[in-house]
Amino acid sequence: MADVAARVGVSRALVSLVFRGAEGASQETRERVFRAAAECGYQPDTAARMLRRRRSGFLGVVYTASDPFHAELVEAVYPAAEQRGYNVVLSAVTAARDEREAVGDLLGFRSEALMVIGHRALSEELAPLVAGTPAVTVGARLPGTPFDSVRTNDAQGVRQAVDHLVESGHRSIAHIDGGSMLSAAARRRGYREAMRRHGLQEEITVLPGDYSEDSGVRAAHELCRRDRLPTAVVAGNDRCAVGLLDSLLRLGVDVPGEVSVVGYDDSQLARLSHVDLTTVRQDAGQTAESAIQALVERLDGGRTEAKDVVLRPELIVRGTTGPPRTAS
Amino acid sequence: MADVAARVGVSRALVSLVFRGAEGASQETRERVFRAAAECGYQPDTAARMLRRRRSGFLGVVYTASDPFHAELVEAVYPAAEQRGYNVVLSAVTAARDEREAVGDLLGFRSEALMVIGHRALSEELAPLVAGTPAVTVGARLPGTPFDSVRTNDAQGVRQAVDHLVESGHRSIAHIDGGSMLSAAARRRGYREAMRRHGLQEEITVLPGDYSEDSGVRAAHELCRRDRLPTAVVAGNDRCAVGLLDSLLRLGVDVPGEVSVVGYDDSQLARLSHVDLTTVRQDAGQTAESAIQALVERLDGGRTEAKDVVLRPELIVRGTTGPPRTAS
DNA sequence: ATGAAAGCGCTAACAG
DNA sequence: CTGTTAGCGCTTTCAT
Repeated sequence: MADVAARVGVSRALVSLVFRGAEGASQETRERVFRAAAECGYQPDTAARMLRRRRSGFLGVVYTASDPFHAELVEAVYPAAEQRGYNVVLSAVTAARDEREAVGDLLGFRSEALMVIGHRALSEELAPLVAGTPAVTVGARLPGTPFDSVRTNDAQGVRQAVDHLVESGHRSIAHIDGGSMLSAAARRRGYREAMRRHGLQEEITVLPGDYSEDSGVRAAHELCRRDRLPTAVVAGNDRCAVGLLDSLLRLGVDVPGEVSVVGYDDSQLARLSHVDLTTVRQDAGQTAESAIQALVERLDGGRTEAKDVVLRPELIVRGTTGPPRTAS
Repeated sequence: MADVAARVGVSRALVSLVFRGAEGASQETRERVFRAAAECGYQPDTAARMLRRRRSGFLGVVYTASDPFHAELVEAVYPAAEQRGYNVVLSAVTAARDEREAVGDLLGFRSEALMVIGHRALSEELAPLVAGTPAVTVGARLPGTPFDSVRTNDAQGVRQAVDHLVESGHRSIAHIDGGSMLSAAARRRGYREAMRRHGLQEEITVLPGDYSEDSGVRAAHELCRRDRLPTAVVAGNDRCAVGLLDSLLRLGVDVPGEVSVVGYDDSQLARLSHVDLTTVRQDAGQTAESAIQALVERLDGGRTEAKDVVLRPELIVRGTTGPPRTAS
């Protein structure tokens, strides 16, 4: 920086001023400064800047590298933060790097607030570490902590799926659940409630699953062994639905002619043209937006009470659902 | 930090010393310092530390958030860097954030070297920006730049696939290419060369594609319209292979009985239990390791000439390949 | 519109 | 083993 200042023949303070776009420099000086900076490859030092400013302007984001939905959130988080005058610092949780390390890094960077995506998010063990830093968990709420949370109403999502099927004329609707997986309970509950609300409690059928393709495959075989197939199946997630679809196809069951199938997540999988799966989407853009919003409200708006944002999922109707062959 | 020092009743220098694990503090002091730090939630300020040390210890990684293979690399990059005494800083390229911004951030953090994953990696336009910082591009080489590169030999990968099929007794082997997509040319070339080497130039059949499932679907229909099906197909990538598989299934063609199918990438898709696709893997772990290694060689080893690492892909044989029904 | 000087939180070199 | 001191690159008053 001293270098740039010398080149232009001004003080370092002026160069600083130009670089952060503050007032107090003539148009001409500005240009000369930028030109000189380009020439000697100068770029402001973020560390020095934040040290002096006593603010980092960073929003730390903890996410799981291998999770595609987390990637979608990361994608959406940048514009949301920039729009509010903050910068994003990423910290990945990997097989070899736990949440504690990821959060530690972010805190070392003096992130002003933390957005933690993922289900073991900010376990109690971590809470004291974060003390004093606003944080929001995405995907789950952590009762007993002072953190904000943003999540999607899974029960409602499944309800929408069931409603859609019932409206198409289905009555015999089964559910493959996610066992003890995160949010599987909520989805199962949504299914049960929706069936009851339509007076179909007699038709409730929950098959065991675990969100894997294999569980979809197993469910397909289980269903085919029975006297009669249900006319529709709501799978616990897309992966399970895809396994189910593939097996039905191999077993000669027409979809959606004989059986309609609904997934959950609207993952890449569901969008594949040959899969074309009807599914339930949690809006990554909206989720990221709400999470960043919550942090900024604490940072700039002075909010102190915890906040729990519950988002509405959206049913995406594609090609795997239709009226039952023998509409009642 | 002053706070911690006061609590323990020592100087700030001593606290610093304890925190970076340097010699010169008694075991007892160490413990007291750590305890006091935990009590008042102290954690060293990374920015201040690197400012003073005049080294950041950061290796900057630019990757595309939405690309699953990039995610695998990110996953592998952490241990590779830590093992060599460096820390990783991530910077994502997204729909709303280009490579220039991503690299700029990393440079602002004073990353000591850059690893850029992705195909438009470090375009000439970016090169001057990076001047002076060691950099490695992953997935492609940029001739005319001083950067190192790490990539996989795609032609060799396809060659392995063809060899495997020929060894199983196939002679009529078609290829669905990736059109103008990255590395499609190399894969196509590998196919042609391998066929020729086996004296099968008469059997060379290249169907147009573009790495999408749709192109696999189209290829399936195209093949079925012909007089006779090939006994094997090497798809340009896994997505294309999956589209192909699904269509063949719907058209009543048995895989691998009538037609064997090979993909490319060993993506999640290929590993799905019901897909179980024979494919070619580029080893993310090895790639990340080589890239980090290249950077550290420049940083600590004083290497200055550019280096181009070409990795060997690996054929993963799964369930979609087998001997042709009428082995010759 | 521009410059001088102080200091952010930390570490390194040296003195005790 | 422990304390003192200076200063990293930047921003921010406060003068000019």
